[in-house]
Amino acid sequence: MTIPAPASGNISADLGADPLRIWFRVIRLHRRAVNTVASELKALGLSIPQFDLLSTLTEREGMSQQELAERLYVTKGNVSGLLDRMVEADLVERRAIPGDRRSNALYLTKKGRDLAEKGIAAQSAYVQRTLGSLPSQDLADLERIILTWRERARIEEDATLAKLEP
Amino acid sequence: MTIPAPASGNISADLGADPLRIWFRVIRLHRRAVNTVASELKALGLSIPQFDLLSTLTEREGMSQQELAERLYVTKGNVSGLLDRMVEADLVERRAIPGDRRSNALYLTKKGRDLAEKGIAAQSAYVQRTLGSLPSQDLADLERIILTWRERARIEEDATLAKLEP
DNA sequence: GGCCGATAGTTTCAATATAAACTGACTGCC
DNA sequence: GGCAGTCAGTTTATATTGAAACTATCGGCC
Repeated sequence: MTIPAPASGNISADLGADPLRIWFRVIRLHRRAVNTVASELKALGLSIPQFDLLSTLTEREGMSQQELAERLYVTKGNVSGLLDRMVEADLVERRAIPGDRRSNALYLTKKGRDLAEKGIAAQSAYVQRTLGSLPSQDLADLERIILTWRERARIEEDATLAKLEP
Repeated sequence: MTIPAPASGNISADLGADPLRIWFRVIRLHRRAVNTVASELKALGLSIPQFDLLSTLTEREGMSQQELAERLYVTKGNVSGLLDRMVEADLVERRAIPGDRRSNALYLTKKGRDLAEKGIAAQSAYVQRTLGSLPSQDLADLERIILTWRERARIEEDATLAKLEP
């Protein structure tokens, strides 16, 4: 083990684990990684929102705009406008549903599917070159810590929503 | 030590450390945390970009719009419009610099400083309640892994930029 | 003194985003 | 059958963002 043990009885502040500093590190790393992936996607002619939409549809075509909005964590108005541009660019199709004239079933065009696959490959390759080069023990630790963190974040999210939207 | 040792000789795929799965977990956790903080800031009347601008100015007032743009990783045109609205809302002041009529020195108003402090306190409290509740050993491990990850991300960023902007 | 390149900021255009109002269609219930 | 409430999607208004063109100013150099 190469992890230095912090002094258990510390006189000054514990410099080894300031949560706020780590939070900022995560924020900056996220921004760095997203920007790098975005510039690769841009070379394919895709923006991040467009890629997110395409890759979500790749998992299961035929979903409604409402469901897509929920999966992407954006508003349905946002999806409506985003889809307008992507239909115009011949990446996605809005198909009518026989039983329900309110909703659309969304399908990828061939062009959309091809671009989605290239984008997914680019993203996977980037992640493999960066996160994938870490020791497997670190990856296992990271995932475990992230999952613990997520639990706390879920609790706080519920508490915040309950307080702000009573 | 509570870290379970993974089997060293595995027959099937190593399900314990798929980098792409961990990457998606980080993306979703980041979105979750940012959204929660954003909803608390919104209760103060601040958006995320506005809060970022205010908290950056809190660290050192008097900087130029150009420097602010670099610190926030946004374009100077972006800062220009964002500042227009925040000056209008009486959160920030553009002051002339005696020696240079090109640039402005940016200062917080009292209202801006008060709001910034409340926002910073809200963010710190959120991070303490979530990330701060993890065992200190996990925090130390997390920071070490993040720093390693960052190194790989930096290398890839440089390579990507060199390839796309020759 | 005056020109050239660099610098600071603004403006413009298009994309992305939320929130909220609105339209049309479906569903349950009486 | 018909109305109330819900649901899917669009529209509108505003904010945020990048990219690129534009304006004004500064600095150095001849």
